Amino acid sequence: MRKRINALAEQLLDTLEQKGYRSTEPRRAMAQVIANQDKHFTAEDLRKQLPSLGRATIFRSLKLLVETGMVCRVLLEDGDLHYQLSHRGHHHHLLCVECGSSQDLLGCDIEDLLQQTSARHGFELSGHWLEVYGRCNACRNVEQTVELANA
Amino acid sequence: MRKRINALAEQLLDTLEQKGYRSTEPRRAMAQVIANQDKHFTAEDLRKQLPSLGRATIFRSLKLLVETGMVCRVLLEDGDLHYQLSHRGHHHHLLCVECGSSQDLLGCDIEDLLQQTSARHGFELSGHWLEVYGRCNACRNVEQTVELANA
DNA sequence: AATGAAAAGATACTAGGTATCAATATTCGC
DNA sequence: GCGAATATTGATACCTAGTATCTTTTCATT
Repeated sequence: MRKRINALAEQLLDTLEQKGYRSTEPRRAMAQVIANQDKHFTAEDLRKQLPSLGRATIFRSLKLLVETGMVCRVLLEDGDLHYQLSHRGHHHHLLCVECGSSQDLLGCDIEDLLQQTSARHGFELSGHWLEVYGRCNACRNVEQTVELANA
Repeated sequence: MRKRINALAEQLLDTLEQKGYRSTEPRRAMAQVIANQDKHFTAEDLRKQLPSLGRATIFRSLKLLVETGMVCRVLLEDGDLHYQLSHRGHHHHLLCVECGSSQDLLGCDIEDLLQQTSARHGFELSGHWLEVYGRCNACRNVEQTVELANA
């Protein structure tokens, strides 16, 4: 019996099927768990939430999801690579170092800027990797509230 | 007997000493090898060139050099982390995907741009990681020469 | 239901890095 | 220059993240 899963999970599976990959029971379970993550995660995080799945299966399906663009890798400040749900297409993240949440960076003309700067160095740009670290609005507000409470 | 090493290696060791770390024979050997690398490298690369040093020693000294800012980590396009000589201070690299060379990215106002964009998202920026990939001048010229030769 | 391909799971393996600890170098005070 | 105190080393075991291999299971098709 096919478990009921949410719309986002359904979307992950649909995309896999569009690329010719089967929507199996383990993949449905994984899609559901990934759809429920509210921040970046590791393969190990998924494994704890899916103890019945084999380790290799998790890595394999994760890889598929990255290849099909549904999940992306994010670089943490310390150099660790984690995964997170992707909102498709090339984009950058604002990673909150406090709560681990991430927002997509919109309205950033970095590509143009890099293009120009690279050209000045005689460099033919083909790609780039950018992560931005800081504190999100919510975490800043929490701190402010605490400060007020202590005042 | 203290081996003679070049000026750049000497500088690495001096910096370590300024931070209170000893300039030992293994570290002198490592500094010399690192000073001779012309592109990014891995701990394993160093180990091949320094077979007499213990593995842990290489990792430990590499870590020290990163902490003191003499060596930095660079993120390759595939997510691998390598090391390279650092030219001190925060800066970004133009990494040539063909020959592995890297240039420092100068005259790039990305900090300001990120600051502004983050602020629009209610995000308090504290840091970022940027790597730029492409082909350096030399590699582009080689290709052009080959094309002309074949024409 | 039979079959062939895809996927799963177990397992062993690899790479990159850290922890532990006894043995060795190095520095410092004399 | 000598010895004690301390930093560093190397060996080893360990850890995490990921891949390779191979047999069994599941899936979709007929």
